[in-house]
Amino acid sequence: MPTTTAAQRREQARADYDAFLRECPTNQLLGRLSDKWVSLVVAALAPGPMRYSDLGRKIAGVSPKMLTQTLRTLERDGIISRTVTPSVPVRVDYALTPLGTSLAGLLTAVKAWAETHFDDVRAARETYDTENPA
Amino acid sequence: MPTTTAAQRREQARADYDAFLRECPTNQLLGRLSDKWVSLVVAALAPGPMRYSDLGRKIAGVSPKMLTQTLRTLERDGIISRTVTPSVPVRVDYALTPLGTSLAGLLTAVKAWAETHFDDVRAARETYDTENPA
DNA sequence: GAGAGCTACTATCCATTGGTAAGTAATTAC
DNA sequence: GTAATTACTTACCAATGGATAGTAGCTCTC
Repeated sequence: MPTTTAAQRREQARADYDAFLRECPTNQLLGRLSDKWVSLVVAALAPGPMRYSDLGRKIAGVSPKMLTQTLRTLERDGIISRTVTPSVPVRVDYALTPLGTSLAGLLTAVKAWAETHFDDVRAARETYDTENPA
Repeated sequence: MPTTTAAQRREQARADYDAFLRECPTNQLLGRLSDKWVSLVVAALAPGPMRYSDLGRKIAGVSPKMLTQTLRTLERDGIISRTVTPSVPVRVDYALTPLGTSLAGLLTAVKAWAETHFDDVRAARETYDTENPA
């Protein structure tokens, strides 16, 4: 066994994991899905199609910029569809694709977890803050 | 019915939804869970406990700053536990709590979705980019 | 026909966040 | 005394995200 310095070993480990990262698209896609607005938009569309301004009103706190940005990337990823009706004024409907529907099931499960376990989390926070005063 | 300007109505709608946001803790917690590093850390800990540096090596691309930050908030939220062994050098183990384990099941499901559907997403992206040239 | 209003966005500016890289503490090994 | 270990901080800077205002195209009202 040849002697390797710690620096060499660290560099080797880094190279291995960088390669792993490049070859494994899961992390990238998971990072994409792990977005605040993505989960909210998908959850909002789960019951049925919605218009742009309805989404903006339903998802409290989203800016038009982020709403448009999120909708565009979700459309590009084939998770939602965008339908323009050239009436006056223009009407744009967004809906989940079959792919998006399969994802929505999981994300609403996470949402449901957040709902049922929020009290546990809040209790944990209070305990933590009591034990670790600022 | 008194006349209301559009500005007034917009302000009213904003106030309503801000109130809704404040009363509904789900959105806040969901936003917390919808974090790139949160899902990666929970997924990494799902098989079993891990040390700080092991997590840093397993999760490619995470900086010590973000790793510490993510671990702290997850500990505060009662999702992971932190155990310090005062050896030399110090050894710190992180593990999922029962609460964290219940969440891990959902997040690994999302991870599995990303794995199985990545080809669909990539195909959708190619189609989109062909139809919408820069 | 002038102004307000509707929808679905862009554009701009600025505060916050996140990444990079270097430093720290306490101790052992050489 | 120098290097190495682990588990972090800290400082700096680029990039992201949020608030706000503006735009286009048409209609409706007065």
